[in-house]
Amino acid sequence: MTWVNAELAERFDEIAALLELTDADRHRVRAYERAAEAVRAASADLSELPRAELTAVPGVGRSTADKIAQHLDTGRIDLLEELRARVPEGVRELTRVPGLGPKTAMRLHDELGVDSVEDLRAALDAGRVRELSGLGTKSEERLRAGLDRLGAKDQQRLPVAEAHAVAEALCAALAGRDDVVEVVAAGSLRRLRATVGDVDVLAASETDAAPIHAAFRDLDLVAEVLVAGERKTSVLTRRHLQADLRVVSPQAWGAALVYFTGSKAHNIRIRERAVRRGLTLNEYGLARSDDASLVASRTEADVYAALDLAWIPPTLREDTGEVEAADTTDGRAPTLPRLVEPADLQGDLHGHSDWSGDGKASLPAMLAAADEGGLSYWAVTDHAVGLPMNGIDAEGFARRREAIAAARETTALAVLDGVELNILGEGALDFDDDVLARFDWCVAAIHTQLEQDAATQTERILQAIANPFVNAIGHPTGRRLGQRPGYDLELEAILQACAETGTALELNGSPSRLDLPTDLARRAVDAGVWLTISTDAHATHELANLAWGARYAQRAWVTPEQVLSCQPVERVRQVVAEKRERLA
DNA sequence: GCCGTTTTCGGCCCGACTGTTTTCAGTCG
Repeated sequence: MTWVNAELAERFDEIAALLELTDADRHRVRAYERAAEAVRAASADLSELPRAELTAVPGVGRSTADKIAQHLDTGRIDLLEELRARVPEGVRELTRVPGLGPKTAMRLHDELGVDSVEDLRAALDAGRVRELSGLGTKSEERLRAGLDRLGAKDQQRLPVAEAHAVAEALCAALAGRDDVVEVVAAGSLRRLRATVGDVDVLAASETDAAPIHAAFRDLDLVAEVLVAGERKTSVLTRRHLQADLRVVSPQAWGAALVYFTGSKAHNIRIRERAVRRGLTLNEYGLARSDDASLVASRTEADVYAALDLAWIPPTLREDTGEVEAADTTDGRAPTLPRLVEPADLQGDLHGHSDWSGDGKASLPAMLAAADEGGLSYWAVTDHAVGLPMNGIDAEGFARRREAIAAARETTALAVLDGVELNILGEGALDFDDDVLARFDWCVAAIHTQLEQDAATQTERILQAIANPFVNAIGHPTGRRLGQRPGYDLELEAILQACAETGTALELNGSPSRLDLPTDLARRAVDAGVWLTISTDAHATHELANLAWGARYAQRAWVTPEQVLSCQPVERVRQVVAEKRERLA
């Protein structure tokens, strides 16, 4: 069983997409999109919520509630089945072509019988597309280019750290110019989504924007110019990542930053709020609707304040409750969380040394780097023997224990004698309990047999959680960003077991993982489960992963109180001891 | 289809760019 909210959200997204193709009222389409977002973000399991309370979810009305009930009862939604029957599968496929939207896709189907991407290519080759009214040779070229990009690398989202590197280079190139007073990367990069589809660069200039756009188009990093306007430029970088540039006056900086940071859902939400206050919000400012006089624009905080909102951290801007929490109407106190910051982390509870095969640095080197990074404790969790090639056996860990004792003499850090255990096929671990009992801290993680179904993976993890010496589940979903999705888990059962036993879930800060995903992390802390934010560092420079992990955790509304590695080492030892006492 | 300091109807975020449109529709973000 997968998380029913996610399943319902997919159904509503599909309904919205199909409705758009059938030329339904756009507000009705938008209503289903909002319902999908609302259902996806809901922290309560909708199958357990009393039916009468479904409409209490903002964005879910009577009609949507009925469809949720129908899905839960019968596994199908009549409207969706009806729409699927009306819209050929091939037409939906066409809308994945960049630059080809629902209107044109339907016309291609109705007027030319185009029913698939292959059909479209054939129709283009035969010169039939340009015969349609309103479509000419330029449209033909655009569709051909779209077909070439379909499925190409630039259609995929990049892990945020890779996109960050591209953005840094683009920003640096503009920051050196005399006519640029400010430049940042906004968009999903600033919101720290785990993967990024394009880089949104915002620059401020007192003078003419044209030379800045021209310079942007001419950068060495740019492979192709997609859009070249007076106010907006879009390019494809050599890294196969799209990048957009907007240039505004410093006067408009705050409004533009809000607009360009998004998310789209957040922007729509606050623009609606503006309308209800007789105001209009766009990227140039917040203005009165009647006489267009400017109310706020220079800083983000100005814009939010004029909407009776506290400034909202970018990592929360997903329309999942942040606008309500920021409300200051009538002197109300905002209830935004005090989000975890990198500086809140006191220790790192998952890292490697060259004692195990894939570690790149010695234990003293890792400890020195952790110390320099401002931490007060570090758990060295080298791989155990079950991981072929890499792991250490019990005798090896005994020898390492001597090395740890020696290292403790030379560092101010508290060093935890740790291990990263392998959760084996049936949920067994590498060592018996008498060996495990000698460690200060045990992370258990799945590294093999990633293809099993949700029930099997869940059972393996539950077995590990039930062990009195397992203190955290490492990279819980096993996802590798840009490479493979995580395995399905029955998270409710895992959260319940973690809460009952005092076992933490790791938020792995490696930019290739960022695992737990946001929605799972938010449900974990809501369920009262400890989170650890860890580096999984295999080299000294990877201790910087703590910052990625902490900032990513903000997206799940995580506060320092909910993170075990934000507590002093004494508290960590206490949590370890309590679980042993409870389960031994 | 949802929603309400215009609350059971009549609205619904806003703008840039492109192409073929002589005044705007489609697409995107």
